[in-house]
Amino acid sequence: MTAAAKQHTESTAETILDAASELFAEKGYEGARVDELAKAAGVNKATLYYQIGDKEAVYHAVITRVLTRTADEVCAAVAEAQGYEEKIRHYIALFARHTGNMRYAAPIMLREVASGGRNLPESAIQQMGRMLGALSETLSEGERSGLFRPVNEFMVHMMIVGSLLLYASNEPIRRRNAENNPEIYDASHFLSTDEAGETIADLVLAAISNTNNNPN
Amino acid sequence: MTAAAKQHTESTAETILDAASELFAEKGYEGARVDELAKAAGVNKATLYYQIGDKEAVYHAVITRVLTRTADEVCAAVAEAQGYEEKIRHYIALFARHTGNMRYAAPIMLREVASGGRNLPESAIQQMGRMLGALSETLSEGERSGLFRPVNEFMVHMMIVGSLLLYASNEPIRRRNAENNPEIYDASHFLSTDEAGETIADLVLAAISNTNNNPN
DNA sequence: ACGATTCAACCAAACGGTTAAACCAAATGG
DNA sequence: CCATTTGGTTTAACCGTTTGGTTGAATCGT
Repeated sequence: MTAAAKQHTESTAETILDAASELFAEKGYEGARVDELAKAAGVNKATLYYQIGDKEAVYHAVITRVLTRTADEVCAAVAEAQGYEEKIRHYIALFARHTGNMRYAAPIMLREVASGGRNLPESAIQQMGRMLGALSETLSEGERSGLFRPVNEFMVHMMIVGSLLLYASNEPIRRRNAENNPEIYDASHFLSTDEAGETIADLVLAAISNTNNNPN
Repeated sequence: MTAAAKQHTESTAETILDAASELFAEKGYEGARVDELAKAAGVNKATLYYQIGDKEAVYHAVITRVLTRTADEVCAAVAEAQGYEEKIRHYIALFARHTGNMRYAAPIMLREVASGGRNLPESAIQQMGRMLGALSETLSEGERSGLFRPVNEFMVHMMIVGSLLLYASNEPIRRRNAENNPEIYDASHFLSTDEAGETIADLVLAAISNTNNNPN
Protein backbone atom coordinates (compact mmCIF):
# COMPACT_ATOMS: atom_id res chain seq x y z
CA MET A 1 0.00 0.00 0.00
CA THR A 2 1.59 3.25 -1.11
CA ALA A 3 1.33 6.39 0.93
CA ALA A 4 -0.92 7.82 -1.76
CA ALA A 5 -3.21 4.79 -1.73
CA LYS A 6 -3.36 4.90 2.04
CA GLN A 7 -4.96 8.27 1.99
CA HIS A 8 -8.12 6.76 0.58
CA THR A 9 -8.65 4.43 3.50
CA GLU A 10 -6.83 6.28 6.26
CA SER A 11 -7.12 9.81 7.44
CA THR A 12 -4.25 12.10 6.49
CA ALA A 13 -3.40 12.46 10.15
CA GLU A 14 -2.98 8.72 10.57
CA THR A 15 -0.88 8.46 7.43
CA ILE A 16 1.38 11.07 8.96
CA LEU A 17 1.56 9.27 12.28
CA ASP A 18 2.42 5.97 10.59
CA ALA A 19 5.29 7.51 8.69
CA ALA A 20 6.40 9.50 11.71
CA SER A 21 6.49 6.38 13.86
CA GLU A 22 8.99 4.73 11.58
CA LEU A 23 11.11 7.82 11.18
CA PHE A 24 11.23 8.58 14.89
CA ALA A 25 12.09 4.94 15.56
CA GLU A 26 14.95 5.10 13.12
CA LYS A 27 16.40 8.49 13.95
CA GLY A 28 14.95 9.61 17.26
CA TYR A 29 13.18 12.87 17.98
CA GLU A 30 16.07 15.23 17.30
CA GLY A 31 17.40 13.13 14.44
CA ALA A 32 14.17 13.20 12.46
CA ARG A 33 13.64 16.34 10.35
CA VAL A 34 10.22 17.85 9.86
CA ASP A 35 10.84 17.95 6.11
CA GLU A 36 11.60 14.23 6.22
CA LEU A 37 8.46 13.53 8.22
CA ALA A 38 6.35 15.26 5.60
CA LYS A 39 8.14 13.60 2.71
CA ALA A 40 7.88 10.13 4.28
CA ALA A 41 4.15 10.68 4.71
CA GLY A 42 3.83 11.91 1.13
CA VAL A 43 2.47 15.18 2.34
CA ASN A 44 3.47 18.81 2.30
CA LYS A 45 5.10 20.17 5.40
CA ALA A 46 2.33 22.70 5.95
CA THR A 47 -0.20 19.87 5.81
CA LEU A 48 1.60 18.21 8.68
CA TYR A 49 1.34 21.38 10.74
CA TYR A 50 -2.27 21.84 9.77
CA GLN A 51 -3.25 18.24 10.59
CA ILE A 52 -1.34 17.65 13.78
CA GLY A 53 0.83 20.52 14.89
CA ASP A 54 4.50 21.08 15.43
CA LYS A 55 7.18 18.43 15.67
CA GLU A 56 6.63 17.87 19.37
CA ALA A 57 2.89 17.37 18.88
CA VAL A 58 3.58 14.74 16.22
CA TYR A 59 5.98 12.98 18.55
CA HIS A 60 3.56 13.03 21.45
CA ALA A 61 0.84 11.60 19.25
CA VAL A 62 3.14 8.85 18.03
CA ILE A 63 4.33 7.80 21.45
CA THR A 64 0.90 7.93 23.04
CA ARG A 65 -0.52 5.86 20.24
CA VAL A 66 2.12 3.15 20.35
CA LEU A 67 2.02 2.85 24.14
CA THR A 68 -1.76 2.77 24.26
CA ARG A 69 -1.94 0.10 21.57
CA THR A 70 0.64 -2.05 23.30
CA ALA A 71 -0.96 -1.73 26.72
CA ASP A 72 -4.41 -2.43 25.28
CA GLU A 73 -3.34 -5.65 23.58
CA VAL A 74 -1.20 -6.90 26.44
CA CYS A 75 -3.83 -6.21 29.10
CA ALA A 76 -6.58 -7.76 26.99
CA ALA A 77 -4.52 -10.91 26.49
CA VAL A 78 -3.87 -11.20 30.22
CA ALA A 79 -7.54 -10.70 31.05
CA GLU A 80 -8.62 -13.42 28.61
CA ALA A 81 -6.13 -16.04 29.70
CA GLN A 82 -7.10 -18.70 32.21
CA GLY A 83 -4.69 -19.53 35.01
CA TYR A 84 -1.69 -17.63 36.27
CA GLU A 85 0.94 -19.37 34.17
CA GLU A 86 -1.16 -18.83 31.07
CA LYS A 87 -1.58 -15.17 31.95
CA ILE A 88 2.19 -14.75 32.21
CA ARG A 89 2.70 -16.52 28.91
CA HIS A 90 0.13 -14.33 27.19
CA TYR A 91 1.58 -11.18 28.72
CA ILE A 92 5.00 -12.01 27.35
CA ALA A 93 3.75 -13.35 24.03
CA LEU A 94 1.69 -10.27 23.27
CA PHE A 95 4.37 -7.86 24.31
CA ALA A 96 6.87 -9.76 22.17
CA ARG A 97 4.57 -9.87 19.17
CA HIS A 98 3.65 -6.23 19.49
CA THR A 99 7.18 -4.89 19.86
CA GLY A 100 8.54 -7.36 17.35
CA ASN A 101 6.02 -6.90 14.57
CA MET A 102 5.44 -3.16 14.81
CA ARG A 103 9.09 -2.55 14.29
CA TYR A 104 9.03 1.04 15.38
CA ALA A 105 7.63 0.32 18.84
CA ALA A 106 10.75 -1.00 20.55
CA PRO A 107 13.23 1.68 19.42
CA ILE A 108 10.82 4.45 20.35
CA MET A 109 10.33 3.03 23.83
CA LEU A 110 14.03 2.44 24.35
CA ARG A 111 14.90 5.96 23.31
CA GLU A 112 12.26 7.39 25.56
CA VAL A 113 13.60 5.46 28.53
CA ALA A 114 17.14 6.53 27.67
CA SER A 115 16.14 10.17 27.71
CA GLY A 116 14.54 9.80 31.14
CA GLY A 117 11.05 10.06 29.72
CA ARG A 118 11.56 13.72 29.00
CA ASN A 119 8.95 13.67 26.25
CA LEU A 120 6.56 11.23 27.91
CA PRO A 121 3.15 12.77 28.52
CA GLU A 122 1.49 11.64 31.74
CA SER A 123 -1.01 9.63 29.72
CA ALA A 124 1.81 7.55 28.27
CA ILE A 125 3.22 6.80 31.70
CA GLN A 126 -0.20 5.62 32.77
CA GLN A 127 -0.18 3.11 29.92
CA MET A 128 3.06 1.66 31.20
CA GLY A 129 1.49 1.53 34.64
CA ARG A 130 -1.44 -0.44 33.28
CA MET A 131 0.87 -3.15 31.96
CA LEU A 132 2.92 -3.28 35.13
CA GLY A 133 -0.29 -3.49 37.16
CA ALA A 134 -1.59 -6.45 35.13
CA LEU A 135 1.67 -8.31 35.66
CA SER A 136 1.92 -7.50 39.36
CA GLU A 137 -1.57 -8.69 40.00
CA THR A 138 -0.95 -11.98 38.25
CA LEU A 139 2.30 -12.52 40.11
CA SER A 140 0.72 -11.71 43.48
CA GLU A 141 -2.26 -13.96 42.97
CA GLY A 142 -0.10 -16.73 41.57
CA GLU A 143 2.09 -16.49 44.62
CA ARG A 144 -0.89 -16.61 46.94
CA SER A 145 -2.06 -19.73 45.15
CA GLY A 146 1.34 -21.35 45.73
CA LEU A 147 2.17 -21.56 42.03
CA PHE A 148 4.80 -18.81 42.07
CA ARG A 149 7.43 -18.01 44.63
CA PRO A 150 7.81 -14.52 46.15
CA VAL A 151 9.75 -12.26 43.82
CA ASN A 152 10.35 -8.58 43.22
CA GLU A 153 7.55 -8.00 40.75
CA PHE A 154 8.99 -4.84 39.35
CA MET A 155 12.24 -6.57 38.54
CA VAL A 156 10.39 -9.36 36.79
CA HIS A 157 8.76 -6.68 34.71
CA MET A 158 12.18 -5.23 33.92
CA MET A 159 13.36 -8.66 32.78
CA ILE A 160 10.45 -9.24 30.47
CA VAL A 161 10.24 -5.80 28.98
CA GLY A 162 13.99 -5.21 28.92
CA SER A 163 14.86 -8.45 27.19
CA LEU A 164 12.16 -8.15 24.56
CA LEU A 165 12.77 -4.49 23.78
CA LEU A 166 16.47 -5.15 23.52
CA TYR A 167 15.99 -8.21 21.35
CA ALA A 168 13.55 -6.49 19.03
CA SER A 169 15.74 -3.42 18.58
CA ASN A 170 18.87 -5.46 18.36
CA GLU A 171 18.22 -7.04 15.05
CA PRO A 172 20.31 -4.74 12.84
CA ILE A 173 23.32 -5.21 15.10
CA ARG A 174 22.88 -8.97 15.15
CA ARG A 175 22.63 -8.99 11.38
CA ARG A 176 25.72 -6.89 10.98
CA ASN A 177 27.62 -9.07 13.41
CA ALA A 178 26.60 -12.20 11.54
CA GLU A 179 27.76 -10.69 8.26
CA ASN A 180 31.10 -9.51 9.59
CA ASN A 181 31.79 -12.72 11.48
CA PRO A 182 30.04 -15.50 9.56
CA GLU A 183 32.24 -18.10 11.27
CA ILE A 184 30.53 -17.45 14.60
CA TYR A 185 27.10 -17.00 13.08
CA ASP A 186 24.60 -18.54 15.41
CA ALA A 187 21.01 -19.33 14.47
CA SER A 188 20.01 -19.09 18.13
CA HIS A 189 20.50 -15.34 17.80
CA PHE A 190 17.78 -15.08 15.18
CA LEU A 191 14.55 -16.26 16.71
CA SER A 192 11.29 -15.06 15.26
CA THR A 193 9.19 -12.67 17.27
CA ASP A 194 7.01 -15.48 18.60
CA GLU A 195 9.92 -17.79 19.30
CA ALA A 196 11.64 -15.04 21.24
CA GLY A 197 8.52 -14.51 23.30
CA GLU A 198 8.22 -18.23 24.05
CA THR A 199 11.86 -18.50 25.02
CA ILE A 200 11.62 -15.57 27.39
CA ALA A 201 8.38 -16.94 28.81
CA ASP A 202 10.04 -20.28 29.55
CA LEU A 203 12.92 -18.56 31.29
CA VAL A 204 10.71 -16.22 33.28
CA LEU A 205 8.39 -19.00 34.40
CA ALA A 206 11.36 -21.07 35.50
CA ALA A 207 12.60 -18.04 37.42
CA ILE A 208 9.37 -17.40 39.30
CA SER A 209 7.91 -20.88 39.69
CA ASN A 210 7.66 -22.31 43.13
CA THR A 211 9.97 -25.33 42.97
CA ASN A 212 8.24 -26.71 46.04
CA ASN A 213 5.20 -27.80 44.08
CA ASN A 214 3.49 -29.28 47.10
CA PRO A 215 3.38 -26.43 49.58
CA ASN A 216 2.76 -27.67 53.09
CA MET B 1 35.92 18.38 41.50
CA THR B 2 35.16 21.25 39.16
CA ALA B 3 35.90 21.08 35.49
CA ALA B 4 38.67 23.61 36.02
CA ALA B 5 40.25 21.58 38.81
CA LYS B 6 40.00 18.45 36.74
CA GLN B 7 42.25 19.86 34.11
CA HIS B 8 45.18 19.66 36.49
CA THR B 9 44.91 15.92 36.91
CA GLU B 10 43.21 14.93 33.68
CA SER B 11 44.07 15.64 30.10
CA THR B 12 41.85 18.12 28.31
CA ALA B 13 40.73 15.36 25.99
CA GLU B 14 39.53 13.25 28.88
CA THR B 15 37.74 16.17 30.48
CA ILE B 16 35.93 16.61 27.21
CA LEU B 17 35.04 12.92 26.96
CA ASP B 18 33.70 12.90 30.53
CA ALA B 19 31.44 15.85 29.88
CA ALA B 20 30.44 14.49 26.48
CA SER B 21 29.48 11.13 27.98
CA GLU B 22 26.96 12.76 30.26
CA LEU B 23 25.58 15.05 27.61
CA PHE B 24 25.23 12.31 25.01
CA ALA B 25 23.56 10.12 27.62
CA GLU B 26 21.08 12.85 28.41
CA LYS B 27 20.29 14.12 24.93
CA GLY B 28 21.58 11.58 22.44
CA TYR B 29 23.87 12.22 19.52
CA GLU B 30 21.64 14.53 17.55
CA GLY B 31 20.22 16.18 20.65
CA ALA B 32 23.60 17.25 22.01
CA ARG B 33 24.97 20.49 20.52
CA VAL B 34 28.66 20.96 19.90
CA ASP B 35 28.45 24.30 21.71
CA GLU B 36 26.95 22.52 24.70
CA LEU B 37 29.62 19.84 24.64
CA ALA B 38 32.31 22.49 24.78
CA LYS B 39 30.55 24.48 27.46
CA ALA B 40 29.94 21.41 29.62
CA ALA B 41 33.62 20.55 29.40
CA GLY B 42 34.59 24.14 30.26
CA VAL B 43 36.46 24.44 27.01
CA ASN B 44 36.26 26.49 23.84
CA LYS B 45 34.56 24.84 20.91
CA ALA B 46 37.69 25.04 18.80
CA THR B 47 39.60 23.29 21.57
CA LEU B 48 37.22 20.39 21.29
CA TYR B 49 37.88 20.16 17.56
CA TYR B 50 41.60 20.49 18.15
CA GLN B 51 41.74 17.83 20.87
CA ILE B 52 39.42 15.21 19.46
CA GLY B 53 37.76 16.13 16.20
CA ASP B 54 34.27 16.69 14.99
CA LYS B 55 31.08 15.71 16.79
CA GLU B 56 31.12 12.21 15.39
CA ALA B 57 34.70 11.62 16.52
CA VAL B 58 33.77 12.69 20.05
CA TYR B 59 30.85 10.33 20.03
CA HIS B 60 32.88 7.41 18.76
CA ALA B 61 35.48 8.03 21.44
CA VAL B 62 32.81 8.15 24.13
CA ILE B 63 31.06 4.98 23.08
CA THR B 64 34.24 3.00 22.55
CA ARG B 65 35.50 4.05 25.95
CA VAL B 66 32.37 3.14 27.85
CA LEU B 67 31.97 -0.23 26.14
CA THR B 68 35.61 -1.14 26.58
CA ARG B 69 35.54 -0.25 30.27
CA THR B 70 32.38 -2.25 30.84
CA ALA B 71 33.59 -5.31 28.96
CA ASP B 72 36.97 -5.17 30.73
CA GLU B 73 35.46 -5.14 34.19
CA VAL B 74 32.78 -7.71 33.49
CA CYS B 75 35.16 -10.16 31.83
CA ALA B 76 37.76 -9.75 34.57
CA ALA B 77 35.15 -10.45 37.24
CA VAL B 78 34.01 -13.60 35.45
CA ALA B 79 37.58 -14.83 35.03
CA GLU B 80 38.34 -14.35 38.73
CA ALA B 81 35.23 -16.04 40.06
CA GLN B 82 35.32 -19.69 41.09
CA GLY B 83 32.49 -21.96 40.03
CA TYR B 84 29.83 -21.44 37.41
CA GLU B 85 27.14 -19.99 39.65
CA GLU B 86 29.66 -17.55 41.09
CA LYS B 87 30.73 -16.54 37.59
CA ILE B 88 27.14 -15.78 36.65
CA ARG B 89 26.68 -13.77 39.84
CA HIS B 90 29.82 -11.77 39.19
CA TYR B 91 28.90 -11.19 35.58
CA ILE B 92 25.57 -9.73 36.58
CA ALA B 93 26.89 -7.85 39.61
CA LEU B 94 29.63 -6.11 37.67
CA PHE B 95 27.40 -5.23 34.77
CA ALA B 96 24.83 -3.85 37.20
CA ARG B 97 27.40 -1.86 39.13
CA HIS B 98 29.00 -0.50 36.00
CA THR B 99 25.82 0.57 34.27
CA GLY B 100 24.27 1.77 37.52
CA ASN B 101 27.15 3.80 38.88
CA MET B 102 28.44 5.34 35.66
CA ARG B 103 25.08 6.83 35.01
CA TYR B 104 25.76 7.70 31.42
CA ALA B 105 26.58 4.14 30.38
CA ALA B 106 23.09 2.68 30.22
CA PRO B 107 21.36 5.46 28.26
CA ILE B 108 24.17 5.57 25.72
CA MET B 109 23.96 1.83 25.14
CA LEU B 110 20.17 1.86 24.92
CA ARG B 111 20.18 4.67 22.40
CA GLU B 112 22.79 2.95 20.32
CA VAL B 113 20.71 -0.23 20.21
CA ALA B 114 17.61 1.77 19.36
CA SER B 115 19.35 3.34 16.39
CA GLY B 116 20.42 -0.05 15.09
CA GLY B 117 24.03 0.52 16.04
CA ARG B 118 24.36 3.05 13.27
CA ASN B 119 27.22 4.81 15.05
CA LEU B 120 28.83 1.71 16.53
CA PRO B 121 32.40 1.25 15.34
CA GLU B 122 33.42 -2.36 14.80
CA SER B 123 35.64 -2.18 17.86
CA ALA B 124 32.63 -1.41 20.03
CA ILE B 125 30.73 -4.39 18.68
CA GLN B 126 33.67 -6.59 19.53
CA GLN B 127 33.48 -5.45 23.14
CA MET B 128 29.87 -6.55 23.30
CA GLY B 129 30.96 -9.85 21.77
CA ARG B 130 33.57 -10.31 24.51
CA MET B 131 30.89 -10.05 27.18
CA LEU B 132 28.51 -12.37 25.39
CA GLY B 133 31.35 -14.84 24.90
CA ALA B 134 32.22 -14.89 28.58
CA LEU B 135 28.60 -15.58 29.48
CA SER B 136 28.08 -18.23 26.82
CA GLU B 137 31.17 -20.12 27.91
CA THR B 138 30.05 -20.14 31.52
CA LEU B 139 26.56 -21.30 30.61
CA SER B 140 27.88 -24.06 28.35
CA GLU B 141 30.35 -25.39 30.87
CA GLY B 142 27.83 -25.11 33.67
CA GLU B 143 25.40 -27.11 31.60
CA ARG B 144 28.01 -29.77 30.84
CA SER B 145 28.66 -30.04 34.56
CA GLY B 146 24.98 -30.61 35.21
CA LEU B 147 24.55 -27.42 37.22
CA PHE B 148 22.58 -25.54 34.57
CA ARG B 149 19.89 -26.73 32.23
CA PRO B 150 20.07 -26.21 28.45
CA VAL B 151 18.96 -22.70 27.54
CA ASN B 152 19.21 -20.25 24.69
CA GLU B 153 22.36 -18.47 25.83
CA PHE B 154 21.78 -15.41 23.73
CA MET B 155 18.36 -14.92 25.24
CA VAL B 156 19.77 -15.22 28.73
CA HIS B 157 22.16 -12.47 27.75
CA MET B 158 19.25 -10.36 26.55
CA MET B 159 17.52 -10.88 29.88
CA ILE B 160 20.49 -9.84 31.95
CA VAL B 161 21.59 -6.89 29.86
CA GLY B 162 18.09 -5.78 28.96
CA SER B 163 16.76 -5.74 32.49
CA LEU B 164 19.77 -3.95 33.94
CA LEU B 165 20.03 -1.35 31.19
CA LEU B 166 16.32 -0.68 31.45
CA TYR B 167 16.40 -0.47 35.23
CA ALA B 168 19.39 1.83 35.29
CA SER B 169 17.97 4.18 32.66
CA ASN B 170 14.53 4.00 34.14
CA GLU B 171 15.24 5.88 37.28
CA PRO B 172 13.95 9.33 36.26
CA ILE B 173 10.65 7.84 35.11
CA ARG B 174 10.29 5.83 38.32
CA ARG B 175 10.98 8.96 40.35
CA ARG B 176 8.47 10.98 38.43
CA ASN B 177 5.88 8.25 38.76
CA ALA B 178 6.44 8.04 42.50
CA GLU B 179 6.05 11.81 42.83
CA ASN B 180 2.88 11.99 40.76
CA ASN B 181 1.30 8.94 42.37
CA PRO B 182 2.67 8.80 45.93
CA GLU B 183 -0.23 6.56 46.95
CA ILE B 184 1.15 3.71 44.85
CA TYR B 185 4.76 4.47 45.65
CA ASP B 186 6.58 1.22 46.02
CA ALA B 187 10.00 0.86 47.62
CA SER B 188 10.62 -2.32 45.61
CA HIS B 189 10.96 -0.07 42.54
CA PHE B 190 13.95 1.69 44.05
CA LEU B 191 16.65 -0.87 44.62
CA SER B 192 20.24 0.27 44.75
CA THR B 193 22.55 -0.69 41.94
CA ASP B 194 23.92 -3.66 43.87
CA GLU B 195 20.53 -4.79 45.10
CA ALA B 196 19.20 -4.69 41.56
CA GLY B 197 22.11 -6.83 40.42
CA GLU B 198 21.52 -9.37 43.16
CA THR B 199 17.80 -9.53 42.45
CA ILE B 200 18.38 -10.14 38.77
CA ALA B 201 21.08 -12.70 39.55
CA ASP B 202 18.67 -14.63 41.78
CA LEU B 203 16.01 -14.62 39.08
CA VAL B 204 18.42 -15.61 36.32
CA LEU B 205 19.95 -18.42 38.34
CA ALA B 206 16.51 -19.74 39.17
CA ALA B 207 15.72 -19.59 35.46
CA ILE B 208 18.76 -21.55 34.30
CA SER B 209 19.40 -23.90 37.21
CA ASN B 210 18.94 -27.56 36.64
CA THR B 211 16.10 -28.44 39.00
CA ASN B 212 17.13 -32.04 38.77
CA ASN B 213 20.06 -31.54 41.11
CA ASN B 214 21.09 -35.19 41.04
CA PRO B 215 21.56 -35.91 37.33
CA ASN B 216 21.51 -39.61 36.65
C1' DA C 1 -18.96 29.26 -4.66
C1' DC C 2 -17.03 28.12 -0.39
C1' DG C 3 -14.60 26.13 3.42
C1' DA C 4 -11.15 22.59 3.97
C1' DT C 5 -6.79 21.20 2.53
C1' DT C 6 -2.39 21.39 0.07
C1' DC C 7 1.42 23.74 -1.92
C1' DA C 8 6.01 26.31 -3.09
C1' DA C 9 8.50 29.82 -1.40
C1' DC C 10 10.20 32.12 2.32
C1' DC C 11 12.35 33.46 7.01
C1' DA C 12 14.87 33.96 11.34
C1' DA C 13 17.29 31.23 14.48
C1' DA C 14 20.25 27.61 15.41
C1' DC C 15 23.75 24.65 14.01
C1' DG C 16 28.42 22.39 12.89
C1' DG C 17 32.56 23.75 11.63
C1' DT C 18 36.69 27.14 10.58
C1' DT C 19 40.10 30.76 11.22
C1' DA C 20 43.48 34.06 12.60
C1' DA C 21 45.03 35.78 16.53
C1' DA C 22 46.31 35.27 21.43
C1' DC C 23 48.21 32.68 25.13
C1' DC C 24 51.68 30.20 27.84
C1' DA C 25 55.20 27.23 29.54
C1' DA C 26 59.51 25.46 28.26
C1' DA C 27 63.61 25.91 25.58
C1' DT C 28 67.28 28.98 23.62
C1' DG C 29 70.96 32.15 23.65
C1' DG C 30 73.37 36.23 24.59
C1' DC D 1 69.65 36.32 34.50
C1' DC D 2 66.61 38.07 31.48
C1' DA D 3 64.87 38.67 26.58
C1' DT D 4 63.33 36.03 22.74
C1' DT D 5 61.77 32.25 20.26
C1' DT D 6 59.13 28.19 19.69
C1' DG D 7 55.40 24.76 19.59
C1' DG D 8 51.44 23.20 21.47
C1' DT D 9 47.06 24.92 23.04
C1' DT D 10 43.11 27.97 23.65
C1' DT D 11 40.11 31.69 22.26
C1' DA D 12 36.44 34.99 20.25
C1' DA D 13 34.53 35.99 16.18
C1' DC D 14 32.91 34.46 12.09
C1' DC D 15 30.69 31.65 7.98
C1' DG D 16 27.67 28.90 5.13
C1' DT D 17 24.09 25.64 5.68
C1' DT D 18 20.28 23.44 7.74
C1' DT D 19 16.36 23.60 10.58
C1' DG D 20 11.63 24.30 12.49
C1' DG D 21 8.11 26.97 11.47
C1' DT D 22 5.05 30.46 8.61
C1' DT D 23 2.36 32.44 4.88
C1' DG D 24 -0.55 33.67 0.99
C1' DA D 25 -1.94 31.74 -3.03
C1' DA D 26 -3.65 27.60 -5.46
C1' DT D 27 -6.45 23.43 -5.46
C1' DC D 28 -9.95 20.20 -4.21
C1' DG D 29 -14.37 18.17 -2.82
C1' DT D 30 -19.07 19.20 -2.28
